[in-house]
Amino acid sequence: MRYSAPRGTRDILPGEIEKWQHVEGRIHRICELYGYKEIRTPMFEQTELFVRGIGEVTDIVEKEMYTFADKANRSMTLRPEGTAPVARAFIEHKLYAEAQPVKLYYIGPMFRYERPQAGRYRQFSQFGVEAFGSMDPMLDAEIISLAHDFYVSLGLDQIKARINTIGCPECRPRYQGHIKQVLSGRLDQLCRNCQQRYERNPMRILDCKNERCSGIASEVGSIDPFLCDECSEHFEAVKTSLDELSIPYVIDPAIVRGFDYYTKTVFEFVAEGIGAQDAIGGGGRYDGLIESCGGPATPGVGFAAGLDRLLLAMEANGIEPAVSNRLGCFVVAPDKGSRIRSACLVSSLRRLGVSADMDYVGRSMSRQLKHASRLDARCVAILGEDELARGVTQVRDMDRGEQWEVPLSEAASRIADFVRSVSGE
RNA sequence: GUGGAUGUAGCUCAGCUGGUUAGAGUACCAGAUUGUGGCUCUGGGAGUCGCGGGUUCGAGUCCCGUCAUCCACCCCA
Repeated sequence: MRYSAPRGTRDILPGEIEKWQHVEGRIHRICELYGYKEIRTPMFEQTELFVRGIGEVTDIVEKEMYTFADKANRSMTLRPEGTAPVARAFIEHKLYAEAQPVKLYYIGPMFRYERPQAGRYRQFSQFGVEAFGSMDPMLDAEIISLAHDFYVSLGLDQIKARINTIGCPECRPRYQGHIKQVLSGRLDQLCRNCQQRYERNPMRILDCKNERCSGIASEVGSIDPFLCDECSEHFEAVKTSLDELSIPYVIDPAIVRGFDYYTKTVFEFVAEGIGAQDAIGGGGRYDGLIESCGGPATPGVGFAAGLDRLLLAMEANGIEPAVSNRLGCFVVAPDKGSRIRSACLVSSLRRLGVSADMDYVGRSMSRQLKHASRLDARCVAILGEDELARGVTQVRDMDRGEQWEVPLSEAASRIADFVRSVSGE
C-alpha cells in the first residue's frame, strides 16, 4: 500500500517553498506598515460558528464543510474561511473593550470539500485582514489599499479592485424585491441555476456567466436608487477615498460575494492566465457579523487573499522572486582521516553565521566538488591529510575558480570574511 | 455533486491495428581524472506500465471499476 497526499492537498517541497516564504514575508511587512497585528486561531471550530457566521444557505455551509464529530460527540468543522474564527476570538476575548478599531491579520490553511482543479484545493492557504469597530468608509478604503499594495509588492502591478455595494438589511430587501419583480415574468428564460437563485439569492442572477441570463439581468438596473441614504453616502465616501489615495478600481455591479455576512462595500481582485478559478482575493464590510456570532453590535470590514492562486498568478505573469539561498562554504574532505576536522570547520563556520555543509555519503573528492557546485556553494574549503599536516586549508572561489591557502587556525574567520564580501553584506 | 481528457523510470515523454527480456532524454551514482566542480565520453542502478478485476493462448496496449491529476460546470480564494 502506497500513500499519497489526500485529494486536493499537496506537499510544498524545497524549490517551491521559497516562493511561499517570500509571499509570507510581504504579508508580514504590509500588515506591519498598515498597523495590523497577527492573530492565530484554531484550525477547527464548533460547526455552529460557521453556520451562523457564513450563513445557512451558502454553498460552503451546505456542501463544502469538513465536519466531524469529536469523541464527546460535538460537531466540529475544519475552518472553511478565516473571518468567522477571528470574529469569535474578538468576542471571546472581549476585544471590543479595547481601543477601536481592532486591526488583525492571519495566514493559514483553510479547508473546503470541493472538487479540486487548477487553483482550487481542499486545503488552501489564505491571508486575511479584519478591522473591527469602525463604520468609517475610509477604513474600507484602507483595506482595499492594503490589498492593492500587497499585490503590487509581489509584482502584480496591473491589479485593479472591482468594487460594489450590496446595501444593508434595510435597503437590500427592496432591491431584491425589485429584481424578482422585473424577472418574475421571464423565469423560464433563465438558466436552471438562476431559477433557483431567484428564490434563494436573487442578486446572484446578476453574477451569472450565462449570456442569456446576463442579458436579461442587465434590465434589472443598478442598486443605486434603492440604497438607503447611509449606504449610498458610505459608498460615495469609499470611492472618494480610493480616488484620493490613487488606488485604481472599477465599479462592477456583478460583485455580490458568497457569504451572508457582507453589507455595504464588497470588492474582489481577479488575475489573468490562471484558469477559471481566477479570484485571487476579495472582501467587504460585514456590519452584522459580530452580532450574529453573539457579540455586541460591532461593524467590521475585511479582506482575504488565496495564496495558492496568488502563486499561480505570479507564475503566469513571469514573476520569479529572486530568492538567494546559496550555500556559503562546502568543506571538501578528500581523505577519511580528515573528515572529523572538516566537520569541526563546518561547525565553526556555522557558528560564525556562514551556512556550511560537507559530504556525508563517501563521495570522491572530484564528486564532492561537483556536489558543491550543485549546492551553489560560494566557496569550497579543501581539507585533506596533506593540508592537515601543513596546518592549512585551500579555499576555492567557486565562481571565479581562484584558489588560495589560509592557515587552519584562522580558516573559519577568513572564510566567513570572504563569504560576506562576495555576498555583499 | 455533474460532464470531458489523461495516468509508462525521480522528471519530460516514446511504445504502430494486443505478440517474446518495456525504451530514450534528463537526473542520480561510478569511471576516464588514484587531490580539484561547471564541458565531454563510457558504464551502472533504477519501472508493482496508478490500483483492482475482466476478455484472451498472450494485456503497457482492449473492457469495467476505482484512485489521482487536468479542464469545464457549480462555487469560490
